[in-house]
Amino acid sequence: MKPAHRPPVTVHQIARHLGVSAATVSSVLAHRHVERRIAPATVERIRAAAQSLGYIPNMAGRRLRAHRTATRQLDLAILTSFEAPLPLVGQALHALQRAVEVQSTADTRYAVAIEMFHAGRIREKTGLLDADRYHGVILTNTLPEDDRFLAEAALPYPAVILGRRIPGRCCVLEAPEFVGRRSAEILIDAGCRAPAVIHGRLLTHTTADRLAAFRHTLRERTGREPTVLVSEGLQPRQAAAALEQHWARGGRVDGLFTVTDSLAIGAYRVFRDLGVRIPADVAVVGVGDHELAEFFDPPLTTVAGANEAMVAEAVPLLFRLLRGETVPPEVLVVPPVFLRESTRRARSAGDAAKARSRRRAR
Amino acid sequence: MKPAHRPPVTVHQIARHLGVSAATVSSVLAHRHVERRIAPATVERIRAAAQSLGYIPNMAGRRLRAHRTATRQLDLAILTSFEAPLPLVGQALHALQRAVEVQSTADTRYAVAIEMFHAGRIREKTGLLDADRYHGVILTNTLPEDDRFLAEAALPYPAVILGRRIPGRCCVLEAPEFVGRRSAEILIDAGCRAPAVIHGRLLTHTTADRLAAFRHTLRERTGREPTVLVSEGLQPRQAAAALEQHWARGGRVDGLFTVTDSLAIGAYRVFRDLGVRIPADVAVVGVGDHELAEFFDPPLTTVAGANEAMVAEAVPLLFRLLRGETVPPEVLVVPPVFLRESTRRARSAGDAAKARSRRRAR
DNA sequence: TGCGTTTGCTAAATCCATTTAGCTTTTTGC
DNA sequence: GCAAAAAGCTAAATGGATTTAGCAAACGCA
Repeated sequence: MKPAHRPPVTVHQIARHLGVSAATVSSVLAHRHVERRIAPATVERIRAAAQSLGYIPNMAGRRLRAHRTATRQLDLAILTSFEAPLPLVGQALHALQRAVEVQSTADTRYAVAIEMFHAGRIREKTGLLDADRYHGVILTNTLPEDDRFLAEAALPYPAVILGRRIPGRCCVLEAPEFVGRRSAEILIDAGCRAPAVIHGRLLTHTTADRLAAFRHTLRERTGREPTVLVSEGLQPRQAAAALEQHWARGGRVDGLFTVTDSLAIGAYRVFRDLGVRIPADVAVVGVGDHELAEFFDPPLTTVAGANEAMVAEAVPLLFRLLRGETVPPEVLVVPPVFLRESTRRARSAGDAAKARSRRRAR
Repeated sequence: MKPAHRPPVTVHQIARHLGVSAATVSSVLAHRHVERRIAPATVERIRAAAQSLGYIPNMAGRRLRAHRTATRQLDLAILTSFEAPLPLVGQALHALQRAVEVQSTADTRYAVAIEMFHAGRIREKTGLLDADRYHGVILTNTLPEDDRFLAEAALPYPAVILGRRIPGRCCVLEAPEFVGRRSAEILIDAGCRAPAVIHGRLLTHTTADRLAAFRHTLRERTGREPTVLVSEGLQPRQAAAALEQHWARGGRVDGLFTVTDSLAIGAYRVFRDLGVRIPADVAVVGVGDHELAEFFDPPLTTVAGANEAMVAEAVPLLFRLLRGETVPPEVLVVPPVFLRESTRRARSAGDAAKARSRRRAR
């Protein structure tokens, strides 16, 4: 029905088609026909024609004309992958919205859009290199392949990159090696002899760093290699499947580092079902400041992915870029560490119960 | 630094300021100065002037001119409140993005924006009634006050309303009374004698309906009134505070219905800390298809808020509206019910253990 | 010197919708 | 029956950026 591969219908075309003027058509389609005193019959004809010709207003044209109030609009965007966990995007979105709310004035308004691409295929995203879309973007959840593309492609707008390092761009990063190292240390301190790490099949810059640092620290301090479990994706059930499989093959672990928070959730369920007690039998360290980590049973120790902190850095950086200021090419964020019960040296169920009553007494 | 209350700077102004033509300025600012053979000195002067005058490109102008390829762009938006839980927004966003990806063709592209307002104060949102922003929106997480405003205000674009009923608008709703009724029934069936319900201080159309139906069903079937606990907000910790307070005052319950999923999470922790066993001592019914509900300990029974299903209905409706088709004024979605262990009639810890091993054996 | 080329820039058209001022024609009032 | 008012519409200007065609000056080469 909608004419494909045909140039868009404009008010002028409708006007010509009906033998009226574009002004009349515009008046009707902008719901101004009452004060412009357009005859009801004409209104009807125009509406019908617009519908049958498949008229779609061109917002650029409208905006251009309508903005007589000297308002400038800044279009911002968050670029992220479909495959990324939504909470992270939500966090970035929320932080950006709050900033935008503060920055908005009578003569400057903002719009925040979200653009999604498929992980690893950002190059296929159409319009990415168009200069006519955004004043600035926050870009995150890319895979190394995307990063390579972005390093070459010249994005025609200011951008702040979250969690990746892209030459020539303003990047906000987790302090390298920190998360993997601290996680390893926490498990070592908890007395783990046979630690494991679980990660999703797709490794980002960040998760690869965590994995490497974890291995490296473990090797350095204990001379051992961790068991490496690979989950198909980042969903809890996929992590659960990987862990169950390991157990079914007779594998055992007494410590687990999950490079992503959602993986820990799946692990919790498996351990519960297997009757493996946390932290008595296995200590668990998660990553990411999942809002529910402290509500897990037992509360999950997290070396928090620095998402919140990174976003807090990134948003002001974006505004500085918009103002044309120069910004540091790289900002490192040291993630906070939340030590909770899941790694507390509790060698028996009794200890766990004690910890519980201690908490209650607080 | 940035001139306030002054009309936006245009390429023409920069041109006049420097005594060159607008074409030259445009060439430089659009990074076309190489193929246009602009002298390096001129390029520098223009760049400096743009920076010092605080030039911000007008994307509407750019877009209007640049789109020679007969591409039409449809701008969509999700309108939601700052106070709404992010996962819900994320869900809607994801669904819309997926649809947009499918619908995109060579000559039609989409942009998805998010606009946030403060719950109850949508009327203060600037630009809401401008016709020059969006081709269509999905609107959700409004409070009754917002709904009243929206019923009168004529939004100048097609809109699909999620979870509220606004006269004259296409609304996608949870089947009325269903959630409250089923939740009450589940608790009654689980043998609860002293059920409670917990809700946030701010009641939306949906949560008010759930609360009312719950009360009504309970009264009808058992002749009793539920204990009503009010949480300051929807955060788990706020729910926990309300529940702890109730307990501290000597209040007791053996069944709990939380009108929102996040509230259940807080309740779980309180019960755990108090040594109150789920479901042996208290049955819990949550609402909302929180992705982690099945990973709780014990897995949480949910009369799932129909978010996912509602979004699945809403997105196609929005596209139909965009095409100018007529749509039903109201689509009712019956939420799915997930019966899990948190309401299983297990009168002792032994039963719970049995249930656990049953699940393991699966 | 003369012709062709390169360099560096400009004028004007264009994208689409909206609005303002104004022009006919019809209706109303007396 | 005539002036004034209303109805119904149009022409043209406008908004900001980009691109096309083309002009003028400087340069290269024979």
